[in-house]
Amino acid sequence: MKSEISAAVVKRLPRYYRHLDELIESGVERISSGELSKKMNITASQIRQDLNNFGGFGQQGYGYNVRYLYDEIGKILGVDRQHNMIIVGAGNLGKAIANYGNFEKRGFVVKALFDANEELHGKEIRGAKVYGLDNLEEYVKNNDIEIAAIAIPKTYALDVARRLVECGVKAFWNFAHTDLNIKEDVIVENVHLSESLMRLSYRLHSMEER
Amino acid sequence: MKSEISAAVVKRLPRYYRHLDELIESGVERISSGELSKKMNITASQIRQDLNNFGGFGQQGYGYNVRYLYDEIGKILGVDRQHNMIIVGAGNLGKAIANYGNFEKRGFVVKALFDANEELHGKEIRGAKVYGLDNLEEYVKNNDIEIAAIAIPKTYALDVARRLVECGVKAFWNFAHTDLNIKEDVIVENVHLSESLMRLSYRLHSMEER
DNA sequence: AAAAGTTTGTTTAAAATTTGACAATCTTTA
DNA sequence: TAAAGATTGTCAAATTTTAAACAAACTTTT
Repeated sequence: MKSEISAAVVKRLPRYYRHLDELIESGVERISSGELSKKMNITASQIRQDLNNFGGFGQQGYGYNVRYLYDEIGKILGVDRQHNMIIVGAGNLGKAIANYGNFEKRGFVVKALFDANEELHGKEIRGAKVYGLDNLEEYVKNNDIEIAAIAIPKTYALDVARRLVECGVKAFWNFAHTDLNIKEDVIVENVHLSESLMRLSYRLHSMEER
Repeated sequence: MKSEISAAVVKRLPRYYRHLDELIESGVERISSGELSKKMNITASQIRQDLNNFGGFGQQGYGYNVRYLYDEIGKILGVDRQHNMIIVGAGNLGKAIANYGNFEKRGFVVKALFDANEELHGKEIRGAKVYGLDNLEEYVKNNDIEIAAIAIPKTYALDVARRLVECGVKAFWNFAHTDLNIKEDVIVENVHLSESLMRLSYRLHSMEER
Protein backbone atom coordinates (compact mmCIF):
# COMPACT_ATOMS: atom_id res chain seq x y z
CA MET A 1 0.00 0.00 0.00
CA LYS A 2 2.32 2.66 1.31
CA SER A 3 4.95 1.78 -1.23
CA GLU A 4 2.61 2.98 -3.98
CA ILE A 5 2.73 6.58 -2.81
CA SER A 6 4.46 8.65 -5.46
CA ALA A 7 7.67 10.53 -4.79
CA ALA A 8 5.90 13.77 -5.70
CA VAL A 9 3.46 13.32 -2.84
CA VAL A 10 6.15 12.30 -0.34
CA LYS A 11 8.09 15.41 -1.24
CA ARG A 12 5.16 17.60 -0.26
CA LEU A 13 4.29 15.88 3.02
CA PRO A 14 6.90 17.62 5.21
CA ARG A 15 5.76 20.96 3.88
CA TYR A 16 2.17 20.21 4.95
CA TYR A 17 3.57 19.25 8.32
CA ARG A 18 5.41 22.54 8.68
CA HIS A 19 2.41 24.65 7.70
CA LEU A 20 0.15 22.74 10.07
CA ASP A 21 2.70 23.36 12.82
CA GLU A 22 2.50 27.08 12.10
CA LEU A 23 -1.29 26.94 12.21
CA ILE A 24 -1.21 25.22 15.60
CA GLU A 25 1.13 27.92 16.89
CA SER A 26 -1.30 30.55 15.63
CA GLY A 27 -4.12 28.86 17.51
CA VAL A 28 -6.04 27.78 14.39
CA GLU A 29 -8.12 24.71 15.14
CA ARG A 30 -9.66 23.89 11.78
CA ILE A 31 -8.86 24.62 8.17
CA SER A 32 -10.35 23.85 4.78
CA SER A 33 -8.35 22.73 1.79
CA GLY A 34 -9.27 26.07 0.20
CA GLU A 35 -7.77 28.13 3.00
CA LEU A 36 -4.69 25.95 3.22
CA SER A 37 -4.21 26.21 -0.53
CA LYS A 38 -3.98 30.00 -0.24
CA LYS A 39 -1.45 29.78 2.57
CA MET A 40 0.69 27.23 0.76
CA ASN A 41 0.31 28.43 -2.82
CA ILE A 42 -0.88 25.12 -4.21
CA THR A 43 -4.32 24.04 -5.42
CA ALA A 44 -6.96 22.83 -3.01
CA SER A 45 -7.51 19.84 -5.25
CA GLN A 46 -3.93 18.75 -4.83
CA ILE A 47 -4.13 19.01 -1.07
CA ARG A 48 -7.26 16.86 -0.93
CA GLN A 49 -5.80 14.28 -3.27
CA ASP A 50 -2.47 14.15 -1.45
CA LEU A 51 -4.11 13.60 1.91
CA ASN A 52 -6.47 11.00 0.52
CA ASN A 53 -3.56 8.78 -0.32
CA PHE A 54 -3.38 8.03 3.37
CA GLY A 55 -7.02 8.13 4.35
CA GLY A 56 -9.92 10.50 4.87
CA PHE A 57 -8.70 12.97 7.43
CA GLY A 58 -11.31 15.62 6.78
CA GLN A 59 -15.03 16.06 7.04
CA GLN A 60 -17.48 17.55 4.59
CA GLY A 61 -18.77 20.94 5.54
CA TYR A 62 -16.09 21.29 8.22
CA GLY A 63 -12.64 20.82 6.73
CA TYR A 64 -9.69 19.39 8.60
CA ASN A 65 -8.92 19.46 12.29
CA VAL A 66 -5.47 21.00 12.35
CA ARG A 67 -4.11 19.16 15.37
CA TYR A 68 -5.43 15.79 14.21
CA LEU A 69 -4.09 16.21 10.71
CA TYR A 70 -0.72 17.32 12.07
CA ASP A 71 -0.46 14.24 14.26
CA GLU A 72 -1.53 11.91 11.48
CA ILE A 73 1.03 13.31 9.04
CA GLY A 74 3.60 13.05 11.81
CA LYS A 75 2.84 9.35 12.11
CA ILE A 76 3.03 8.90 8.36
CA LEU A 77 6.41 10.61 8.30
CA GLY A 78 7.58 8.57 11.27
CA VAL A 79 8.46 11.57 13.43
CA ASP A 80 6.47 10.10 16.31
CA ARG A 81 9.29 7.65 16.97
CA GLN A 82 12.95 8.06 17.88
CA HIS A 83 15.67 7.57 15.30
CA ASN A 84 19.26 7.17 16.35
CA MET A 85 21.71 8.86 14.05
CA ILE A 86 25.46 9.21 13.69
CA ILE A 87 27.33 11.84 11.73
CA VAL A 88 30.38 10.80 9.78
CA GLY A 89 32.60 13.85 9.40
CA ALA A 90 32.99 16.39 12.18
CA GLY A 91 34.05 19.25 9.94
CA ASN A 92 32.09 22.45 9.56
CA LEU A 93 29.04 20.80 8.09
CA GLY A 94 29.03 17.82 10.44
CA LYS A 95 29.32 20.15 13.41
CA ALA A 96 26.55 22.37 12.09
CA ILE A 97 24.19 19.42 11.80
CA ALA A 98 25.14 18.16 15.26
CA ASN A 99 24.61 21.57 16.79
CA TYR A 100 21.22 22.09 15.27
CA GLY A 101 18.84 21.15 18.06
CA ASN A 102 15.58 21.15 16.14
CA PHE A 103 16.07 17.71 14.66
CA GLU A 104 15.90 16.22 18.12
CA LYS A 105 12.40 17.63 18.56
CA ARG A 106 11.35 15.47 15.63
CA GLY A 107 12.93 12.37 17.09
CA PHE A 108 16.25 12.43 15.29
CA VAL A 109 18.93 11.99 17.95
CA VAL A 110 22.60 12.46 17.11
CA LYS A 111 24.37 9.81 19.16
CA ALA A 112 27.95 10.29 18.01
CA LEU A 113 30.24 11.75 15.38
CA PHE A 114 33.17 10.12 13.60
CA ASP A 115 36.15 11.82 12.06
CA ALA A 116 39.58 10.93 10.75
CA ASN A 117 41.13 13.97 12.45
CA GLU A 118 42.61 12.74 15.75
CA GLU A 119 42.57 16.20 17.30
CA LEU A 120 38.78 16.05 17.42
CA HIS A 121 38.53 12.67 19.11
CA GLY A 122 36.98 12.82 22.55
CA LYS A 123 35.42 16.24 22.02
CA GLU A 124 31.71 16.65 22.57
CA ILE A 125 29.09 18.46 20.51
CA ARG A 126 25.73 18.83 22.20
CA GLY A 127 26.40 15.69 24.22
CA ALA A 128 27.58 13.62 21.29
CA LYS A 129 31.18 12.45 21.36
CA VAL A 130 33.55 12.45 18.41
CA TYR A 131 35.24 9.09 17.73
CA GLY A 132 37.82 7.81 15.29
CA LEU A 133 36.70 5.94 12.20
CA ASP A 134 38.16 2.71 13.62
CA ASN A 135 35.34 2.63 16.15
CA LEU A 136 32.62 2.90 13.52
CA GLU A 137 31.51 -0.72 13.23
CA GLU A 138 31.59 -1.43 16.93
CA TYR A 139 29.63 1.68 17.85
CA VAL A 140 26.94 1.22 15.24
CA LYS A 141 26.33 -2.39 16.19
CA ASN A 142 26.02 -1.60 19.89
CA ASN A 143 23.92 1.54 19.72
CA ASP A 144 20.99 0.76 17.45
CA ILE A 145 21.90 3.28 14.76
CA GLU A 146 19.40 3.61 11.92
CA ILE A 147 20.58 6.70 10.09
CA ALA A 148 24.02 7.94 9.12
CA ALA A 149 24.68 11.47 7.92
CA ILE A 150 27.60 11.50 5.51
CA ALA A 151 29.52 14.77 5.73
CA ILE A 152 32.96 13.79 4.45
CA PRO A 153 34.71 14.38 1.10
CA LYS A 154 33.27 12.40 -1.80
CA THR A 155 36.44 10.32 -2.08
CA TYR A 156 35.72 8.49 1.17
CA ALA A 157 31.93 8.63 1.16
CA LEU A 158 31.13 5.39 -0.66
CA ASP A 159 33.66 3.34 1.30
CA VAL A 160 32.32 4.49 4.63
CA ALA A 161 28.73 3.98 3.50
CA ARG A 162 29.46 0.40 2.48
CA ARG A 163 31.02 -0.30 5.85
CA LEU A 164 27.94 1.09 7.54
CA VAL A 165 25.57 -0.98 5.43
CA GLU A 166 27.48 -4.05 6.57
CA CYS A 167 26.64 -3.24 10.20
CA GLY A 168 22.99 -2.66 9.48
CA VAL A 169 22.56 1.04 8.71
CA LYS A 170 19.58 1.29 6.40
CA ALA A 171 19.41 5.00 5.61
CA PHE A 172 21.89 7.69 4.62
CA TRP A 173 21.57 11.42 4.73
CA ASN A 174 24.15 12.20 2.14
CA PHE A 175 25.90 15.58 2.00
CA ALA A 176 28.88 14.33 -0.03
CA HIS A 177 28.98 15.37 -3.68
CA THR A 178 28.52 11.94 -5.06
CA ASP A 179 25.80 9.36 -5.61
CA LEU A 180 25.85 6.59 -3.05
CA ASN A 181 24.83 3.66 -5.20
CA ILE A 182 24.86 0.78 -2.80
CA LYS A 183 21.99 -1.67 -2.68
CA GLU A 184 18.37 -1.40 -3.73
CA ASP A 185 17.00 -1.53 -0.22
CA VAL A 186 19.32 1.12 1.20
CA ILE A 187 17.74 4.54 1.42
CA VAL A 188 19.76 7.56 0.34
CA GLU A 189 18.43 11.06 0.81
CA ASN A 190 20.74 13.50 -0.91
CA VAL A 191 21.47 17.06 0.14
CA HIS A 192 23.71 18.31 -2.61
CA LEU A 193 24.30 21.93 -1.68
CA SER A 194 26.39 22.84 -4.68
CA GLU A 195 23.70 21.50 -6.99
CA SER A 196 21.13 23.60 -5.20
CA LEU A 197 23.31 26.67 -5.65
CA MET A 198 23.70 25.95 -9.35
CA ARG A 199 19.95 25.72 -9.81
CA LEU A 200 19.73 29.11 -8.14
CA SER A 201 22.33 30.44 -10.53
CA TYR A 202 20.47 29.03 -13.51
CA ARG A 203 17.25 30.70 -12.50
CA LEU A 204 19.07 33.97 -11.88
CA HIS A 205 20.37 34.05 -15.43
CA SER A 206 17.22 32.77 -17.12
CA MET A 207 15.44 35.64 -15.41
CA GLU A 208 17.81 38.21 -16.82
CA GLU A 209 17.42 36.93 -20.33
CA ARG A 210 13.69 37.43 -20.51
CA MET B 1 13.01 30.55 -24.90
CA LYS B 2 14.99 29.64 -21.82
CA SER B 3 12.08 30.35 -19.56
CA GLU B 4 10.20 27.44 -21.09
CA ILE B 5 12.63 24.89 -19.68
CA SER B 6 10.78 22.78 -17.15
CA ALA B 7 11.79 22.62 -13.50
CA ALA B 8 12.35 18.87 -13.86
CA VAL B 9 15.05 19.48 -16.45
CA VAL B 10 16.72 22.27 -14.48
CA LYS B 11 16.84 20.01 -11.46
CA ARG B 12 18.86 17.44 -13.40
CA LEU B 13 21.33 19.84 -15.01
CA PRO B 14 23.73 20.16 -12.05
CA ARG B 15 23.86 16.38 -11.80
CA TYR B 16 24.93 16.13 -15.42
CA TYR B 17 27.55 18.72 -14.65
CA ARG B 18 28.90 16.75 -11.72
CA HIS B 19 29.08 13.50 -13.65
CA LEU B 20 30.81 15.16 -16.57
CA ASP B 21 33.30 16.62 -14.12
CA GLU B 22 34.02 13.11 -12.85
CA LEU B 23 34.48 11.88 -16.41
CA ILE B 24 36.98 14.65 -17.14
CA GLU B 25 38.91 13.70 -14.02
CA SER B 26 38.95 10.10 -15.22
CA GLY B 27 40.36 11.20 -18.54
CA VAL B 28 37.29 10.25 -20.58
CA GLU B 29 37.06 12.37 -23.72
CA ARG B 30 33.81 11.24 -25.29
CA ILE B 31 30.66 9.55 -24.10
CA SER B 32 27.39 8.39 -25.61
CA SER B 33 24.02 8.94 -24.04
CA GLY B 34 23.85 5.17 -23.55
CA GLU B 35 27.05 5.01 -21.53
CA LEU B 36 26.14 8.09 -19.51
CA SER B 37 22.72 6.61 -18.80
CA LYS B 38 24.34 3.59 -17.17
CA LYS B 39 26.61 5.77 -15.04
CA MET B 40 23.77 8.03 -13.95
CA ASN B 41 20.94 5.53 -13.66
CA ILE B 42 18.57 7.38 -15.95
CA THR B 43 17.44 6.58 -19.50
CA ALA B 44 19.50 7.57 -22.50
CA SER B 45 16.37 9.03 -24.02
CA GLN B 46 15.98 11.44 -21.14
CA ILE B 47 19.58 12.57 -21.42
CA ARG B 48 19.25 13.30 -25.12
CA GLN B 49 15.97 15.11 -24.64
CA ASP B 50 17.26 17.14 -21.71
CA LEU B 51 20.33 18.29 -23.58
CA ASN B 52 18.35 19.10 -26.68
CA ASN B 53 16.42 21.71 -24.81
CA PHE B 54 19.54 23.82 -25.07
CA GLY B 55 20.87 22.77 -28.47
CA GLY B 56 22.54 19.91 -30.27
CA PHE B 57 25.71 19.22 -28.33
CA GLY B 58 26.34 15.76 -29.72
CA GLN B 59 27.12 14.13 -33.00
CA GLN B 60 25.64 11.01 -34.57
CA GLY B 61 27.89 7.99 -34.46
CA TYR B 62 30.22 9.72 -32.03
CA GLY B 63 28.32 10.84 -28.96
CA TYR B 64 29.22 13.84 -26.86
CA ASN B 65 32.59 15.46 -26.31
CA VAL B 66 32.85 15.45 -22.53
CA ARG B 67 34.83 18.66 -22.12
CA TYR B 68 32.67 20.60 -24.56
CA LEU B 69 29.43 19.40 -22.99
CA TYR B 70 30.75 20.21 -19.53
CA ASP B 71 31.62 23.75 -20.55
CA GLU B 72 28.30 24.29 -22.29
CA ILE B 73 26.28 23.12 -19.29
CA GLY B 74 28.49 25.33 -17.14
CA LYS B 75 27.48 28.30 -19.27
CA ILE B 76 23.83 27.33 -19.08
CA LEU B 77 24.05 27.11 -15.30
CA GLY B 78 25.92 30.39 -15.13
CA VAL B 79 28.92 28.98 -13.28
CA ASP B 80 31.26 30.58 -15.79
CA ARG B 81 30.65 33.95 -14.16
CA GLN B 82 31.26 35.31 -10.67
CA HIS B 83 28.41 35.74 -8.23
CA ASN B 84 28.86 37.80 -5.12
CA MET B 85 27.10 36.40 -2.11
CA ILE B 86 26.50 37.32 1.50
CA ILE B 87 25.46 35.04 4.31
CA VAL B 88 22.97 36.31 6.84
CA GLY B 89 23.49 34.40 10.05
CA ALA B 90 26.96 33.42 11.25
CA GLY B 91 25.83 30.53 13.42
CA ASN B 92 26.85 26.95 12.84
CA LEU B 93 25.22 26.68 9.46
CA GLY B 94 26.29 30.10 8.20
CA LYS B 95 29.85 29.37 9.22
CA ALA B 96 29.76 25.95 7.57
CA ILE B 97 28.65 27.49 4.28
CA ALA B 98 31.27 30.21 4.52
CA ASN B 99 34.00 27.70 5.25
CA TYR B 100 33.14 25.42 2.41
CA GLY B 101 35.64 26.42 -0.30
CA ASN B 102 34.20 24.48 -3.22
CA PHE B 103 31.51 27.02 -3.99
CA GLU B 104 34.19 29.53 -4.87
CA LYS B 105 35.47 27.21 -7.59
CA ARG B 106 32.07 27.55 -9.24
CA GLY B 107 32.14 31.33 -9.02
CA PHE B 108 30.14 31.82 -5.85
CA VAL B 109 32.15 34.19 -3.67
CA VAL B 110 31.17 34.82 -0.07
CA LYS B 111 31.92 38.51 0.47
CA ALA B 112 30.64 38.99 4.01
CA LEU B 113 28.50 37.58 6.80
CA PHE B 114 25.95 39.36 8.97
CA ASP B 115 24.82 38.42 12.43
CA ALA B 116 22.93 39.94 15.33
CA ASN B 117 25.46 38.58 17.85
CA GLU B 118 27.90 41.40 18.58
CA GLU B 119 30.61 39.05 19.76
CA LEU B 120 31.06 37.83 16.22
CA HIS B 121 31.41 41.27 14.64
CA GLY B 122 34.80 41.86 13.10
CA LYS B 123 35.75 38.19 12.97
CA GLU B 124 36.79 36.68 9.68
CA ILE B 125 35.83 33.40 8.04
CA ARG B 126 37.89 32.48 5.00
CA GLY B 127 38.54 36.14 4.33
CA ALA B 128 34.93 37.25 4.77
CA LYS B 129 34.19 39.60 7.67
CA VAL B 130 31.21 39.35 9.99
CA TYR B 131 29.18 42.57 10.30
CA GLY B 132 26.19 43.66 12.31
CA LEU B 133 22.76 43.67 10.70
CA ASP B 134 22.73 47.50 10.77
CA ASN B 135 25.32 47.49 8.02
CA LEU B 136 23.28 45.25 5.74
CA GLU B 137 21.80 47.81 3.35
CA GLU B 138 24.97 49.86 2.99
CA TYR B 139 27.15 46.84 2.33
CA VAL B 140 24.85 45.25 -0.23
CA LYS B 141 24.45 48.46 -2.19
CA ASN B 142 28.20 49.08 -2.34
CA ASN B 143 29.43 45.56 -3.09
CA ASP B 144 27.35 44.29 -5.98
CA ILE B 145 25.69 41.47 -4.07
CA GLU B 146 23.45 39.20 -6.14
CA ILE B 147 22.77 36.31 -3.79
CA ALA B 148 21.97 36.15 -0.08
CA ALA B 149 22.09 32.95 1.90
CA ILE B 150 19.57 33.06 4.72
CA ALA B 151 20.76 31.08 7.72
CA ILE B 152 18.85 32.69 10.59
CA PRO B 153 15.79 31.56 12.56
CA LYS B 154 12.54 31.62 10.61
CA THR B 155 11.17 34.43 12.77
CA TYR B 156 13.58 36.94 11.27
CA ALA B 157 14.03 35.45 7.84
CA LEU B 158 11.24 37.21 5.95
CA ASP B 159 12.02 40.64 7.44
CA VAL B 160 15.67 40.43 6.46
CA ALA B 161 14.82 39.11 3.02
CA ARG B 162 12.48 42.03 2.38
CA ARG B 163 15.18 44.49 3.40
CA LEU B 164 17.58 42.82 1.01
CA VAL B 165 15.12 42.89 -1.87
CA GLU B 166 14.86 46.63 -1.33
CA CYS B 167 18.61 47.00 -1.95
CA GLY B 168 18.53 44.89 -5.08
CA VAL B 169 19.22 41.31 -4.05
CA LYS B 170 17.45 39.12 -6.58
CA ALA B 171 18.13 35.63 -5.30
CA PHE B 172 17.93 33.88 -1.94
CA TRP B 173 19.46 30.62 -0.85
CA ASN B 174 17.06 29.92 1.96
CA PHE B 175 17.99 27.65 4.84
CA ALA B 176 15.34 29.02 7.21
CA HIS B 177 12.34 26.80 7.87
CA THR B 178 9.85 29.02 6.21
CA ASP B 179 8.68 30.01 2.74
CA LEU B 180 10.03 33.35 1.62
CA ASN B 181 7.07 34.64 -0.32
CA ILE B 182 8.22 38.01 -1.49
CA LYS B 183 7.74 39.07 -5.09
CA GLU B 184 7.24 37.10 -8.27
CA ASP B 185 10.59 38.06 -9.74
CA VAL B 186 12.63 37.21 -6.66
CA ILE B 187 14.27 33.80 -6.83
CA VAL B 188 14.16 31.58 -3.78
CA GLU B 189 16.03 28.30 -3.70
CA ASN B 190 15.08 26.42 -0.56
CA VAL B 191 17.29 24.06 1.41
CA HIS B 192 14.96 22.77 4.07
CA LEU B 193 17.09 20.27 5.93
CA SER B 194 14.42 19.12 8.35
CA GLU B 195 12.06 18.38 5.46
CA SER B 196 14.77 16.35 3.80
CA LEU B 197 15.27 14.37 7.00
CA MET B 198 11.53 13.72 7.27
CA ARG B 199 11.41 12.35 3.74
CA LEU B 200 14.23 10.04 4.74
CA SER B 201 12.25 8.97 7.77
CA TYR B 202 9.14 8.33 5.66
CA ARG B 203 11.03 6.11 3.27
CA LEU B 204 12.63 4.25 6.16
CA HIS B 205 9.24 3.31 7.57
CA SER B 206 7.53 2.58 4.28
CA MET B 207 10.36 0.13 3.63
CA GLU B 208 9.77 -1.68 6.89
CA GLU B 209 6.09 -2.08 6.24
CA ARG B 210 6.51 -4.01 3.02
C1' DA C 1 35.42 4.28 -51.08
C1' DA C 2 31.71 1.39 -49.95
C1' DA C 3 29.45 -1.18 -46.25
C1' DA C 4 28.49 -1.92 -41.56
C1' DG C 5 27.90 -0.15 -37.18
C1' DT C 6 26.84 3.78 -33.89
C1' DT C 7 24.46 7.30 -32.01
C1' DT C 8 22.10 11.55 -32.18
C1' DG C 9 17.90 14.54 -32.58
C1' DT C 10 13.15 14.22 -32.95
C1' DT C 11 8.70 12.29 -33.31
C1' DT C 12 5.25 9.56 -31.29
C1' DA C 13 3.38 6.85 -27.51
C1' DA C 14 2.88 5.82 -22.64
C1' DA C 15 2.85 6.99 -17.94
C1' DA C 16 2.45 10.07 -14.25
C1' DT C 17 0.90 14.22 -12.23
C1' DT C 18 -2.07 18.03 -11.71
C1' DT C 19 -6.32 20.30 -12.18
C1' DG C 20 -11.29 20.69 -12.57
C1' DA C 21 -15.89 19.16 -11.52
C1' DC C 22 -19.52 17.43 -8.72
C1' DA C 23 -22.31 14.16 -5.91
C1' DA C 24 -22.39 12.98 -1.15
C1' DT C 25 -22.45 14.53 3.37
C1' DC C 26 -21.56 17.21 7.06
C1' DT C 27 -22.30 21.90 9.58
C1' DT C 28 -24.65 25.96 10.44
C1' DT C 29 -28.56 28.84 10.40
C1' DA C 30 -33.23 29.99 10.86
C1' DT D 1 -35.91 20.19 12.45
C1' DA D 2 -35.73 21.59 7.86
C1' DA D 3 -33.23 24.42 4.52
C1' DA D 4 -29.11 26.63 3.08
C1' DG D 5 -24.30 26.61 2.85
C1' DA D 6 -19.75 24.57 2.94
C1' DT D 7 -16.39 21.23 1.97
C1' DT D 8 -14.74 16.71 1.38
C1' DG D 9 -13.57 12.51 -1.36
C1' DT D 10 -13.38 10.92 -5.85
C1' DC D 11 -13.92 10.59 -10.75
C1' DA D 12 -12.71 12.38 -15.17
C1' DA D 13 -10.07 15.56 -18.10
C1' DA D 14 -6.00 18.09 -19.07
C1' DT D 15 -1.33 18.71 -18.73
C1' DT D 16 3.27 17.44 -17.99
C1' DT D 17 6.90 14.22 -17.91
C1' DT D 18 9.16 10.08 -19.31
C1' DA D 19 10.16 6.37 -22.39
C1' DA D 20 10.32 4.14 -26.83
C1' DA D 21 11.13 4.17 -31.70
C1' DC D 22 13.40 5.42 -35.81
C1' DA D 23 15.21 8.14 -39.75
C1' DA D 24 19.26 10.89 -40.57
C1' DA D 25 23.97 11.40 -40.20
C1' DC D 26 28.24 10.50 -38.59
C1' DT D 27 32.29 7.05 -37.57
C1' DT D 28 34.72 2.98 -38.17
C1' DT D 29 35.94 -1.05 -40.60
C1' DT D 30 37.02 -3.62 -44.57
